[in-house]
Amino acid sequence: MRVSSFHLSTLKEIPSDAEVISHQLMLRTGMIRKLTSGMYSWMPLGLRSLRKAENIIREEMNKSGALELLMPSVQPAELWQESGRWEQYGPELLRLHDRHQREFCYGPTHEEVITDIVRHEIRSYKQLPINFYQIQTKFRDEIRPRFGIMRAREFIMKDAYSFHENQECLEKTYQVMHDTYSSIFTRLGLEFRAVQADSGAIGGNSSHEFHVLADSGEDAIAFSDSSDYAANVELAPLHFNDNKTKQPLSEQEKISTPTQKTIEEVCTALKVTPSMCIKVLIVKAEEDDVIALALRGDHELNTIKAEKLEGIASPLTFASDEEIRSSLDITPGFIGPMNLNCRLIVDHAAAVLENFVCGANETGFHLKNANWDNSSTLDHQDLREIQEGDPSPDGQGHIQIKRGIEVGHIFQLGDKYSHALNAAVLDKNGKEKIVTMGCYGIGVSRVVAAAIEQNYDEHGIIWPLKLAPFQVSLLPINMEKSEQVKTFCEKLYKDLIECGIEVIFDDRNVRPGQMFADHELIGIPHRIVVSDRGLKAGTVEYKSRTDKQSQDIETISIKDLILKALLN
RNA sequence: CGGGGUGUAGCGCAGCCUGGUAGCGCACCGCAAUGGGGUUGCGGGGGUCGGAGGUUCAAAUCCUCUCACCCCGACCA
Repeated sequence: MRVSSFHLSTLKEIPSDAEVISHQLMLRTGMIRKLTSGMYSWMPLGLRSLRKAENIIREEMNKSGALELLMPSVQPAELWQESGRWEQYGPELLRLHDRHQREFCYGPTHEEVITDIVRHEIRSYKQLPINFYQIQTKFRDEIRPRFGIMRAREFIMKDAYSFHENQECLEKTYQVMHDTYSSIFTRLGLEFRAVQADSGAIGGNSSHEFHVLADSGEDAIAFSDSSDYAANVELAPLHFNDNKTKQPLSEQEKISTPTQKTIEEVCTALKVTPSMCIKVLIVKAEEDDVIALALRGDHELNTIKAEKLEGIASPLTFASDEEIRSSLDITPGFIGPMNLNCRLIVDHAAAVLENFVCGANETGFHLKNANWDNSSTLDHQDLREIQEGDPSPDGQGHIQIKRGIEVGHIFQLGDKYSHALNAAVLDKNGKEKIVTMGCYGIGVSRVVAAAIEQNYDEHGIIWPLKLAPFQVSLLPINMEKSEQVKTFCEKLYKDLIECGIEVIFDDRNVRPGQMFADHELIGIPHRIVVSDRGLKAGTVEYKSRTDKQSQDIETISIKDLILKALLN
């Protein structure tokens, strides 16, 4: 490709509404352009990378035995009513009408449609297992689209759905998809981890998310430092551990703390650490009531864990100051776990604390050296979020926390959809049997953004080789003036193309500095610079841009150049 | 949805408080010089100032309504 005819359109300045690095770089390189909130056009440069991601995913899916098909993006409401999701899905589902006022939605996912296909197509257990997939545009009307392509409303997804006679068969395919996803992200050149994920209300035995590791990731992942345990912090459990300090219990004191309301203020005033304090959070109960949650001062409540506990309103809602006053007759800031006039749930770690500091349930006072009256009768649960340094839930090693971008999610669905839509086959005995399903998604457009989040420097993108829009930049110095440079470049350009190398030839009449800056910004992994100076010596210049360390410029002979290009 | 913010040329912004008929940088077009890290000089083109209504002799600027976009949203006990 010649730059003169490629519409290379780079920006020197960062568009003001781009917060994250991938969004900034995708706009500055001209990979994408925004149409409206959460919706982007893929420009020719960006589309090249997007297609590369798609093709690798497609190849690996095909290798796994999955079959590609393509379903409509617009779906009739009837199917969604049948599965019950027309009511459940909420405003994230974009609903539309046709000219006859018939209801439709723009597909955010395709369980209903694929299950409808399968219930018509698949009649016998002999046709199972089968795994269908597609690569297609989805629309989810996110409350707050942000971060450009990372959390867009319209995006490209690879979604696969497998069908099985039984759970055992599902588990086999699930493992195949787990392996396939690992191959895909490895081939894409991304640093990733498969982590245990919330299997949620849908049920099923297992669910894994695939995360690309990047500091800007929206999810936090807990890793063990000495086993392969990895889980989203949202669900990493903490087990009860009765490791009391066995210190002698001290005499409880009531201390005046007229202005100290926060843990930080109380700690400063009483000269204690947050880990010696207990804080009490008041949340709404399912009934018209409140529930108190007690945690150590240095621990954070995990809302997902709390929501799952019986009696607590879902979604988790904190009581307002007024509600706390009216139901408990206590001023927020001085709440403690002792003698509370409501149900109390204590986190495991708080339940084993001794001689702790907490609110006195009396305005202006805290207790020091407080102790549970009878710790064995406490209702203690796993309430808190796992932290760096905590013991790993699998019992091996300690937890480290890294940030990740969720690019894939695999799921054992069970029979939720096949049951609702009555997708059944005849088994060996001629008996009708509801099929069991798995589903497997990859955010294709998000993969491209995540690759940038993981691979960039101050000059721009550093593409993994397999995602780069072009492999080689061919940059002539002063080609307008030098017939020799021009002739050489034109020939080299043709030769590289003949070798099957994707080369972008900067034939614009611009100064070298601008060429270097542009090609670094768009992240081309190999750069060849051709000048009179070098040609005189029979050499050209080569520089790679394949990792974050700055690479030395090499002077290489023209023969070696072609070899070098071919090797990559 | 609640809170905050911003809409002025393709992009980044100034002008608004104190009304007087729109400006800067990048990008774009032309000419020239330059020719190994977004070079320089000269000359250009492009904006009904998000929209509607109002106040006024006069509105980007003041008032009302509206639309769009962006940011934040238990972390306190």
